[in-house]
Amino acid sequence: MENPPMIGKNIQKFRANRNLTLNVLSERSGVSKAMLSQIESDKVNPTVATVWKIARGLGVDLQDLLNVGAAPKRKFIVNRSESSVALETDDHGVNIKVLSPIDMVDDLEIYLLSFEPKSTLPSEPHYPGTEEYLTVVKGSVKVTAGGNTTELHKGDFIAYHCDIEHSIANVSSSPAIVHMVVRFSQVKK
Amino acid sequence: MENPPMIGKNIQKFRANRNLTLNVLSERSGVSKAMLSQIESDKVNPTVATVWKIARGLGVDLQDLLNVGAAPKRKFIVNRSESSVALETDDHGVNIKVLSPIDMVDDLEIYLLSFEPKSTLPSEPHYPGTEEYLTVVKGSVKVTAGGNTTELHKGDFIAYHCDIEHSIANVSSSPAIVHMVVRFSQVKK
DNA sequence: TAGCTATGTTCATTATATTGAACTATTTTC
DNA sequence: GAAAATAGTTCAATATAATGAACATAGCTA
Repeated sequence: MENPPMIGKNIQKFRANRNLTLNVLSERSGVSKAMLSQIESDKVNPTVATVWKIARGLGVDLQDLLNVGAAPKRKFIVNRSESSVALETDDHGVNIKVLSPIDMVDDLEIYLLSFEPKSTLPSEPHYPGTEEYLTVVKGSVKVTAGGNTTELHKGDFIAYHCDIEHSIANVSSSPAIVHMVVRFSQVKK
Repeated sequence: MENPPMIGKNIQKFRANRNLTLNVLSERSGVSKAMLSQIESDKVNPTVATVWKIARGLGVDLQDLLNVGAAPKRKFIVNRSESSVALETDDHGVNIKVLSPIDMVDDLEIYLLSFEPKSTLPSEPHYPGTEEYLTVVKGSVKVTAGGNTTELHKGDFIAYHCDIEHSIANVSSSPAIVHMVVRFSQVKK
């Protein structure tokens, strides 16, 4: 988004889809009819509180009215197994393969982790609000995050906040593979 | 969210994480230092344009500053393999297992797909902007989305927009397993 | 046609978001 | 220690978001 969002047409579209009149939406939202008209024609820069009221009156989420410049470009990105590079192979015996291209999406990263027997992947706290979603593809691992610890086996899934110290460990004597999705609550620079 | 978002503390947190002063952020964003101070202490109801400028100055997305009540406190969700139910097992020979709890996050869903030999999973177009991220865990599949088609093998990864007709097919004579992440561009109702 | 109702738009006023400058508080430097 | 610099907070002035009422522009009804 290069310019401030022009949410006028967006709001108008939502209102049209619900067959609501300005008067009705005004009553439901608590925003004056005049204001609604001006906002829809992008004559004013509404307050977030006002837009929130409108979203409430429309029964949608605030985000829905603001995501105007959301990327409409279609994607078809293939990352072949043989072409994907190992990000790092640290001395802990853990191989990290980046599945998602760097700038594919700005708040989502997908990895495939290969754990050798008795290997551990410790992690520093990520950005606040960051979450990780793990799926055990092969073997079993022990996940620790903020005092909580559990052991996962093949096919198990776990979601946890990782803005605190956390680690993934393969305590067994056979290799393990884990699919990992990292979700940032905020866009990376 | 029951009340209009109080984005003050949120902005302050982002600024603190970057070690930015009010003056610096003021220069970067074009919003006066006084305004920034008042916004951070929730003394005013800023304009969306103003918040957008701040987001720009912080290098984050507008959504990131507004998702105040969106924080899901859950920190450690485990979904055991034996306890997770199969969402549907259609006659096409495809088993869909939901890995992510329904309301874990509002714009992310994670599945594990099991394809029997010669099975296909066709899909209707999802919401506009929806994307899918596939990782082939076992076997190989053929992915089609909006005219594009490619064949993926074990360890391959693909990202594509799925707000159009798309399908995943196992054309081989051996079973296949695919890890799927669905990302919605807008919050679901 | 005229009248009537319902739509969305503009007008004048009020409320308040936004600003630059002055102010206070805290840290740094000598 | 005081002076200087840098942090964030309030202040008075201005720009503008937000409002209710008047206005316009249709579509109906008879």
